[in-house]
Amino acid sequence: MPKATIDDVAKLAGLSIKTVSRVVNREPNVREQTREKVEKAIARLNYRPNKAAQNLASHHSHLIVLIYDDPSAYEIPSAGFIIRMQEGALRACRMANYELLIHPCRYRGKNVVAELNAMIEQVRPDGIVLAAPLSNVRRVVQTIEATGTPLVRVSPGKTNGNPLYVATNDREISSEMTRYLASLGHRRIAFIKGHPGHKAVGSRYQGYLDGLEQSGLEVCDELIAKGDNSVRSGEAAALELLKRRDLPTAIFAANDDMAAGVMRVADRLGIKVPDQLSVAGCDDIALAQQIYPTLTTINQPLSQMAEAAVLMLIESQRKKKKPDSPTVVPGTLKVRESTAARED
Amino acid sequence: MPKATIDDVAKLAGLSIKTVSRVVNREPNVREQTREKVEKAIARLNYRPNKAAQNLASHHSHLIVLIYDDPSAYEIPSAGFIIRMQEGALRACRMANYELLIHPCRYRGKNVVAELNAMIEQVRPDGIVLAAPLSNVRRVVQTIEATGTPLVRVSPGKTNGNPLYVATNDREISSEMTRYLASLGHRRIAFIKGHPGHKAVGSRYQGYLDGLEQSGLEVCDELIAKGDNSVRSGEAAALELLKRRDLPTAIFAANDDMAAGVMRVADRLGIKVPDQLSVAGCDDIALAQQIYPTLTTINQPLSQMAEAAVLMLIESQRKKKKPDSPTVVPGTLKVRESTAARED
DNA sequence: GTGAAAGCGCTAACAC
DNA sequence: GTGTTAGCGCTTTCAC
Repeated sequence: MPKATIDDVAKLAGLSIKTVSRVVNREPNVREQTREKVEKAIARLNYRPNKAAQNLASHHSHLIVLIYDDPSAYEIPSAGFIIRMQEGALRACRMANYELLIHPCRYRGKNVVAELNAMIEQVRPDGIVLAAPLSNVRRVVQTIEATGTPLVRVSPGKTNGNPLYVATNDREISSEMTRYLASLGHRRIAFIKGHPGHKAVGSRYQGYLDGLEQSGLEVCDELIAKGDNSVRSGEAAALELLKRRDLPTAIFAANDDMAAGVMRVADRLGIKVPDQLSVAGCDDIALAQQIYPTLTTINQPLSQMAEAAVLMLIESQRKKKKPDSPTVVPGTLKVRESTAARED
Repeated sequence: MPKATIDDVAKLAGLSIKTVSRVVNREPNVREQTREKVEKAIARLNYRPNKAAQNLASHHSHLIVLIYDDPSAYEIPSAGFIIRMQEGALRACRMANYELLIHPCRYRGKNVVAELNAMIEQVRPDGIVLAAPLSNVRRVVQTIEATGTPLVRVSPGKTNGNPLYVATNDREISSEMTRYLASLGHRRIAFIKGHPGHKAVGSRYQGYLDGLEQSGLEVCDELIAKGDNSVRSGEAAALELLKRRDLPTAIFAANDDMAAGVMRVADRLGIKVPDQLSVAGCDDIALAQQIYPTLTTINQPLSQMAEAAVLMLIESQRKKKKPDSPTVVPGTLKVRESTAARED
């Protein structure tokens, strides 16, 4: 059967195509009775509006593009992050009857700009969601903005006053984790900083400091180690921290990979987690539930952030106005097995 | 600046829009000289064809949909699989100037059929790539086929004589792994079968049997254990195998998760891998490179399979004929640290 | 080799 | 509330 068109529906319903269009697009000014007639005809013909025609006529593509850093084949941890963002973005798209296009992008490399421009001009998406860390890459942000395509950034470092972004409460939730550790009786709570270039990770350190203060604990330089977000650097940092005469009883790492490194080292040194040492991470990557003991960590609401970003885009298009305030999706503590009350 | 249209280009080049269209679509019957004129105009105006208009007029959406099993939030191992498939599909799409839409799909659940139909009729993709295990779900396959959309299945179990699929050489490569282990001097090579419902896993067992035979080794029922693809089942199987009076010196598991389970048990029992026991897996998931010692395994060419699938779709559309033979993308042995020559 | 005209199936702007 | 009329920017068909 050849696909039914809007004309077929109009004819069958004995109405004009405009009225059918109104019903299809849920526009106002249609009598209930008329609407029903149209809907019956639509059902009978199994009619679906032709997207290409809609797009052409309406100057909207009903497409949202999700752009993220291209994980070159084997970059392991990113897979989970990406899938979760996609999941959220897809959820929002489905609700609003948009489609999601994914566009991994290698931002190192000379022709990012040309490639992005080509994609945008071909696809003409109604909006773009730019995930961290790309949301912090100037060249990428500017290229997209230059096309005039509505852009929402996820977890941008500096906001430049632009409210079109969604973020999480890294600092606050990290302070909460610190307070949680303190509430377990820990007094010597160490922190492993992450890669200095990574902004969220800086906020986490701030949160750690806040948390100490709020718990009435003093900052102790000896308890602060530097990492670079890798498992290996977590191991190195742990080795250093666990050599102190006055051992920490809890270690809070700025990400899960480093926390995993800590657990590995503790195991090698015969230090029992969580009995002798509590370990906490951040991100809630898949590994957090796979290792033993399972890792207490902070859930990054990636899926909800992506969802919120897409919704911002779609909402602002509907209302034809830009959102005037950023969205903050709070993270949550995931208390698992790697943390326990301090032993005496 | 308002976007340039094909008319603008035609006007600037002093030619008809049809000629411009010919150049844009690389059609024949254009004088070299004319082509150059057009290309110059295109460059000057920075013209890009409007996809929506192209789609509407040509009845092609230039969209490929990749459908896979929806990994509900935290289903860990699938993330890597999905990302790799996406990667391959995207590569092919980019080359051919198509866009990729992703569509995770929960095939359990009453309204899969309706949902799939809605998506297909709305989007009207030019082709669909259906990834395993969905490529084996009758209801899903039939629903898609009923819409008339060209479909290529990835790793389908039974082929039903339909050549529109791409697969890998599970059986052959598994026999290669077995021969490799034999070549290291192993004589007692155990095998852990995977989930019985999973077809690839059955082929792997066949390959194991082939490999034994080709190496002049006898099949020994005592050396064959059953798992269900989970880490836990790998542990159980290993425990059983390693209790035999006559220990195996190598264990080949039908997937990496089970192999990881074997390594965990070996560690607990104080059996050194690979010195006292060689362990091999299958799939080359991220974990294979994260555990210690790193796991010898078989790389599943997911990315290349997805790429091949998309190319089949696009090719057959161009030539307006269905491909008449399936594509087989061979897997490859990844020899890492978990296997070594048998100790005496 | 090149071009003119007729749509593709819808939405927008406005009339009624 | 509902209908009419123009396009949207291309591809297709067919004439030249």
